[in-house]
Amino acid sequence: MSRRTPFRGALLGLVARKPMSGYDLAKVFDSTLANVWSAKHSQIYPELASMHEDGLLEMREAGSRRRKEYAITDRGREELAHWLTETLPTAGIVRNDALLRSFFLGYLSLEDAQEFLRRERERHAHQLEVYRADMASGGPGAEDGWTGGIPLEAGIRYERMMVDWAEWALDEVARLDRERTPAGRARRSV
Amino acid sequence: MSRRTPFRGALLGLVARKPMSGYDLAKVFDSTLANVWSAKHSQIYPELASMHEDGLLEMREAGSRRRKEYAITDRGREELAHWLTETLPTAGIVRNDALLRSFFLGYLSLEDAQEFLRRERERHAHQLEVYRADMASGGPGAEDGWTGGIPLEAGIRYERMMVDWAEWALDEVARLDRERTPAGRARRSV
DNA sequence: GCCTCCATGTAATTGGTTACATGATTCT
DNA sequence: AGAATCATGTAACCAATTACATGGAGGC
Repeated sequence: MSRRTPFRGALLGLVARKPMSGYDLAKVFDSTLANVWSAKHSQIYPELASMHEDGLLEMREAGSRRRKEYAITDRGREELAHWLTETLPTAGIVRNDALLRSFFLGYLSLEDAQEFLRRERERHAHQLEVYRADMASGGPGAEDGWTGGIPLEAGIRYERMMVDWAEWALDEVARLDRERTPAGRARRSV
Repeated sequence: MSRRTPFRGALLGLVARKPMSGYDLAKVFDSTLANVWSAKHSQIYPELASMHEDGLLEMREAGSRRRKEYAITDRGREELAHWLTETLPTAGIVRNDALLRSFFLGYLSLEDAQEFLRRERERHAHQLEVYRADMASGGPGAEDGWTGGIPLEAGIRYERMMVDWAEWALDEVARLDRERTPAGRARRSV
């Protein structure tokens, strides 16, 4: 019985679309999948070898430059379907540094809190533009089982939501500050 | 020079509010912070000891049951302010199993894809209710620098957004399916 | 007396990143 | 000739989870 991880699921899903090398896969993890599931080549190469051993992938040496292309096998397809339909997604966002910090904005001066939130707003606004550009430039087609437009839409909605949240939070910290010091301003962080 | 990690930031921010034991902190990481930054007691206890050594926390044995309470020191407050104002948040969502799977919905039958999305919708709708209940029951006050209402609002907006996205995606997979098979139905997963 | 909750720790293992190491091909 | 890119791999390290281990206090 082979391991069943989201990482393996991602590799299976990607090579199911078309045969790819570890190098190709590394680029996908670093671009398209970057905000969903990231992986470095140093993790990818050994995993491909182990999945090949497990009979989930077949391998052929391609081109020059000792490139190795992996394609999915029937066992691999079964495994992919099993992962998608028979297992529940593992827990979601468990590490969000920016949101963690937002618990502690009250330790900052109003100015520092606002600076933090403005930076967040800009960061998300920028990422929103990146996603919108992806979508505009044809966007990900739905060939070969690849429904990349569906998570991309989630990305767009997420960034838009965070921009709105940051706007709201800017009002909120100002409101909290007025409540805290009815007289007015001027205190330092922490 | 001591390590500067979000985990340490979280511990500092929490004990800055009020002195807490490792046990108390573990509960906070497991409830309030669960969807933002999680940590187990086995990670917390050694880190508290190391932060105590670094002079960021002071410790007193409290109550019976060999309970140890940690409070923030001035050095600790400096460190907290530094983390919040001088460092940029580390990269956001990099592991989202559910969204990863949504890249591969095209490998499933329409029925299986819809089942997946309906489950996602329910999962997020449920979490939305949990957050709304938190908010309704007084919600997190803003005492002692604790601005828990601000990330809670993000949580509510996030879950609402994901519910809407799942609804949209249900339409989208149906649309893609119609395009793919103008005639009609009936194909198996993968 | 037994169960549950409070409370703290260490050890083993896993998943993942960073750093190290090498070589081929193409472009300028 | 040299730089950039393609291409693959291993080793060392770190963060975090799971499992192991123990003990006290209070309620039933």
